[in-house]
Amino acid sequence: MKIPDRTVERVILYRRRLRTLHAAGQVRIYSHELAGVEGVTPAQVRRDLMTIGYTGSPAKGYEVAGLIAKIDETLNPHQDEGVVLVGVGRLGKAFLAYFAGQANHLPVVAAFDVDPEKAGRLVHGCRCHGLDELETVLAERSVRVAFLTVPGDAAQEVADRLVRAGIRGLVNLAPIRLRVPPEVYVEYLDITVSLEKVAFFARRDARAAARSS
Amino acid sequence: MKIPDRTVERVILYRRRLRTLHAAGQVRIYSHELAGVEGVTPAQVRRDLMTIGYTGSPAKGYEVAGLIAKIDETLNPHQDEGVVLVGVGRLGKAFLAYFAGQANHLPVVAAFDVDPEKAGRLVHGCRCHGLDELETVLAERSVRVAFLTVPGDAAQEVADRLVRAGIRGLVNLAPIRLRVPPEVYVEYLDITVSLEKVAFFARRDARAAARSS
DNA sequence: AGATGTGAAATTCTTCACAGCG
DNA sequence: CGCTGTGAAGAATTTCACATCT
Repeated sequence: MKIPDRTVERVILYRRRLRTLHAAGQVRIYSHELAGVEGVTPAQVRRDLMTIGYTGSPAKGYEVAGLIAKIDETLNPHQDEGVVLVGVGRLGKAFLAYFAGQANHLPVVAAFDVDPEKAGRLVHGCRCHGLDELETVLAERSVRVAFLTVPGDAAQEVADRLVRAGIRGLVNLAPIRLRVPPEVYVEYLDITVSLEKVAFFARRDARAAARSS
Repeated sequence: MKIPDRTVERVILYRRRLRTLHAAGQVRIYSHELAGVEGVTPAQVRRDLMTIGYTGSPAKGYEVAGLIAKIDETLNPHQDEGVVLVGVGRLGKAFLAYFAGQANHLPVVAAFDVDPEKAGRLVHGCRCHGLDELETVLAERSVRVAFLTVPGDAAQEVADRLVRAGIRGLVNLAPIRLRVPPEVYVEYLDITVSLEKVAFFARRDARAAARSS
């Protein structure tokens, strides 16, 4: 059962929306409603839900709670999975603050920074370690995903260490492409690339189509 | 002459790499070299360069300087284009600091925040205004692109104002999909979505394939 | 009537493979 | 040769359109 990249992205968006609707008491939803708020087509929603194997009914649409549960079990079969963040600079701190503000099911369980000054401190509720403790801490907790917010010239080196320490997925904020083994998945959030891309499309055609990331 | 989204992303990456190489004195480059460092195939590189209309020579490859110039004229025909940032919270400040550190050809010419306390201040070299001045400042300078780093519950409202004030492209960091007219291009940098996506792909197949954003 | 589920078409994007040139 | 440029094939993704159900 293989789920394409794009579908995973959209399904995550659906879930976020569904949680809000569920909290607001909505019980059922039609594909065109979900499509409307998320900026995709109803056919796309139906195809996506078909891909993850969820079935609604023509009369009633999809059950909000059931769909959330289905997405959860499809996307997050593991419980209590944690992530780490490496690079407690301005950007890293901003993200720690952001994550601290929401009860995520992917909590940041530890942060690391080269600056030994930061070791031992709590940054927005997250324990900060020196980079030298990286392997030790990762060996204790089984963490598969890391958030990389170090400067560009340190990113490759840190990524290598993370991969050696067993990390299998990276969210890379540094403005470089990482060389990693094929079994490691990397998601690039490249701010300047995004900015330049938007600057390009802001003139000319300008389609409403919009990708998540 | 229409350039697909994905191609634009990659071409921006090529340019960044080419600038480094150019600064290091490299004069020519083959598709497979460029492909290697950016994690794409040589055929992809050639196709992309064909798309933007740049031609190399089988014997010598591509001229680094000439290719940079071609990309510049393709992607940034306008000179002195500036962007604004809205939302000078932790995340906004982090980005302002990041942008201040590099001589970009897309300088952040102004920042805005609801907090009137911040108005008038310089944040990492960028003038900060109250949100109420948004229309005035945008009317003075012709800015087409905005960086949106406000909390999710304010994002739609701010986006509406930005669009009304003439903004045609948005980089949205808030965790919601924006409703904008079709002529406005939005790029979403959704951190939690990225994280959850990586967490999903970190197990199972785990292809090396990696997208920029 | 108005939804879903889904083959099949359409579209978009990537890779192949090879002619041709220096 | 080894590389570029590119038609054509191949893959992946999205959309259409309609049978079907209530």
